[in-house]
Amino acid sequence: MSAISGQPQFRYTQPPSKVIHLRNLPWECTDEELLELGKPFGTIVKTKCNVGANRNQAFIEFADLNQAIAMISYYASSAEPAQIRGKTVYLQYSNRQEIVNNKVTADTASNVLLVTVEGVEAGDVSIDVLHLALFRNLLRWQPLASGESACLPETNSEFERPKDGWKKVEEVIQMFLPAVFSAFGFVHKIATFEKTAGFQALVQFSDSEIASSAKNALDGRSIPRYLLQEHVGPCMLKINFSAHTDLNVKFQSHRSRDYTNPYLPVAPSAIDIAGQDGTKQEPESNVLLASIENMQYTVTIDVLHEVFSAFGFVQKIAIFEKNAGFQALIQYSDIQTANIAKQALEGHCIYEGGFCKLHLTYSRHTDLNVKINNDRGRDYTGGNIATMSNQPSLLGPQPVPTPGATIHSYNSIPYPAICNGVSLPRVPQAAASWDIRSGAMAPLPVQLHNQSLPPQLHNQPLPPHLHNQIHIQHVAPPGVAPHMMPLPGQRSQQLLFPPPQPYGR
DNA sequence: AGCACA
Repeated sequence: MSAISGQPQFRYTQPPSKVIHLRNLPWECTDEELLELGKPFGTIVKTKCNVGANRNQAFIEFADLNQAIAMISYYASSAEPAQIRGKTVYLQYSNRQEIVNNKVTADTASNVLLVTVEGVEAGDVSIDVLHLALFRNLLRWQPLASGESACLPETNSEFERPKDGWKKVEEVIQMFLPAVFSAFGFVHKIATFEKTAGFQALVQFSDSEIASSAKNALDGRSIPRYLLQEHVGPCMLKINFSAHTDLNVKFQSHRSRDYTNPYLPVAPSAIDIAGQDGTKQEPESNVLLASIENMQYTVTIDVLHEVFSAFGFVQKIAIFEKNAGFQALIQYSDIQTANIAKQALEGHCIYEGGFCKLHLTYSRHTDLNVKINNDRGRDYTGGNIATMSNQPSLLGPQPVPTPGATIHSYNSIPYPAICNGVSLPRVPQAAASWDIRSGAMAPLPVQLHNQSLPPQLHNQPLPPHLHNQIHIQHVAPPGVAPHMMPLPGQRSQQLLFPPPQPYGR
């Protein structure tokens, strides 16, 4: 294309410009730091930081060309290189004559988010650890400590990742992102790619409101330290709005997904993501058989529904007694979703304190026959079964809206009367109440305030945490169990699940 | 470490 010009992409010299291009900047470099660096040489009319996919480039525009020349000349002959936060910054004249303010990088809401998963080193984080970390603790993020964001990494440029390592982590992220983001609404498409700064992904929602909710809730969050090995650095999500409105996904693969198009060809690399330990003996199924150990407390269909909905739309649930033991069948639309749920939940307790420990195997069933909705069986497809089965969610656990049916998977009150009686707003409010920055909780929906507990609930030996849970249950967005979503200072209340066990200890 | 989102 530009071959005619014969110019190399980067020339050794640039003709002077009022605009200086800076690279190798520290992560999240600020305009103030750019100003600080440039102002000894003249009047700065504009700066632009966090430029480029890695956000480690910037521009400084001087009022006068001579000022830019002064800066370049100074550092060309200086013994001390230009530095920001101790990091050497490389300067040259920009190939542009002015900084244009394309509002794109600002905060123009878009339905597509650019997500950077920062600090993931494949060599440090085994696929298993990362996989478990992400799924068992899907949304158990820790908030940014104040001042933490400013000088995060140094890690940007430091490491080279082995190619196969990349791929493995990539798979995890690929599985992880839809699960996280589908908590906020239907994820239409995802495309991932790798950059020196880490993994990046474009996540497409139906509209910018949903995208904004997801951005507000997840931007700046880190994967908790205790899930990572000692030496692994911070692993953080940075989220910006993309200028894209519609991603062009040509096939389902380990790096791209289109959840809106079930007929898209599937790349072989995307199919076998399960059974990575090679120990699977039982044939996989979209239906999971759950048995519960140490069942001190009643486990209702609603509790199961809520727990299993975190990983995708639950079509049907049936519970029964077998050999004096409690068992349940949980049906997803596809094997992959069942897979994810199985790996994430196996061995976990529904209630803190080791109560109601889940054991999961694949059922031989593929479609449960639920004739009537009662406390033994539930069909959540709302007579929409044909539509559902035509849209396999692939890897993306997707909450599927079911018009007419009142399904609130984020309502954790383990009693059907409440689930049926309350109509909570769907995405925006739930997500807004999860804003870690403000630390503020959205008010309870009015209906919930007025809802009294059913008498049965008081008669049951509820674990104390479950009582707490009742008060904070509204913070959960649909599709994600509230135990996975701590609010600041509320760690002790994120229940239903035990605190995650540290790895390797 | 290389010009504004792959």
